[in-house]
Amino acid sequence: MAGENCEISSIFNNCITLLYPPVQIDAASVGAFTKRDDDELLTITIPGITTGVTADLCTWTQHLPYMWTQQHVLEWISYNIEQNKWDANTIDLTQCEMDGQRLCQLSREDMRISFGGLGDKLYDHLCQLKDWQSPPSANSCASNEYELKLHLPDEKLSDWDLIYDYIENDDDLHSGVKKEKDFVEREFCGERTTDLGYYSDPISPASSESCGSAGVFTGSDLDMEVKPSLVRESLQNDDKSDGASNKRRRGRPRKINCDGPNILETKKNKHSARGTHLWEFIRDILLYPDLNEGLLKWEDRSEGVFKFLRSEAVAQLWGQKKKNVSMTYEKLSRAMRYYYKREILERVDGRRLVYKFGKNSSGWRMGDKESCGL
DNA sequence: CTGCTCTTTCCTGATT
DNA sequence: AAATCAGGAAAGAGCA
Repeated sequence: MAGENCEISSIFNNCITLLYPPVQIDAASVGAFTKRDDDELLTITIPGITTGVTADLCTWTQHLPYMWTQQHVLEWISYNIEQNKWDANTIDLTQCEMDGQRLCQLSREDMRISFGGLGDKLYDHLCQLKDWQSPPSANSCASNEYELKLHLPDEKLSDWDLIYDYIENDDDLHSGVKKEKDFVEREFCGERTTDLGYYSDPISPASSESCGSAGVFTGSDLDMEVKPSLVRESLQNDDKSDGASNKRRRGRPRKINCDGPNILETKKNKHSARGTHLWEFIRDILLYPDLNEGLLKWEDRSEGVFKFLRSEAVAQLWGQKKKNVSMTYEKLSRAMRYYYKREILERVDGRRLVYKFGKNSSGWRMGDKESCGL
């Protein structure tokens, strides 16, 4: 029973992670939860929370600042910290605990007091956002209920009844949420031990909006449908239009320069030396089962054998990290195959979507110094 | 600026 | 038939 609940807890709490600050939910406070048989979406409605946006798909880029939740505000501040290369340790996180309405009431001076030197930049950016963003759609802020939408990996679809029982009856839910809250606080308060930037990075608006691309991602948007093919199509059309040849040249095409009067355009991020390699990215997903969301699984942990469960979703997440909406599993797998030569990965013959860490990889073994498996 | 590494993109052909 | 694998080729991007 404990194992069963543990598994459900792990699934359920994935969605709680999306909230910051995490809300305390117990069975009594869950107003309604609905199951839709036609897909794997569980919607939990929690009454009494003032803002009415869905937790999974919305990011601050999709709403006017007035409409932001606390999570949006935090993501926006994180984004500005990153873009301005600001030392996050100088920011008092308690000052970030406000929704968009409150944020918009702050004067420049208030911002300076709350955020120090970053305050001016935050204030300027906020002013620009207020002027530039188009109003959100009418239904995006319709109620005073907070909706959590939880996507389940395919193989968990049969667990609906268990989830119902768990939410309704299990006293451990509260402690499960507490555990998740601790985790979120650890992640957001700078105590993280491993770079998991691809989970918390708010997507650069420059990479999505200014290029007219297909979607806005957040770390929680793994299931969001995106259409990279549209982007690729348009890029290819551009290629064709200026050249004599109809056939695309081999090799990687030059990156389109997204010039234009876009206030969200930002400087290119400098890659940190560590944590940005594909194999480390894959490893870290495997090491954090709470964040894995059914993307990958260990086939044989001791041997370092793992399998892609949702190959395209992993590719999208990798693309999100690299600010590349056209990433596909096909391209990702090519990069993976290059690791064979360097013995970072070993071939696993005859098994699709299965890879094995090689002797030049590290950090995935139990007890490895770099491994911080939960 | 150069050279290197690590991808990224495209491609052809094979295998599942 | 479609998805995946395999690996060559070429080029982008970041870094020392």
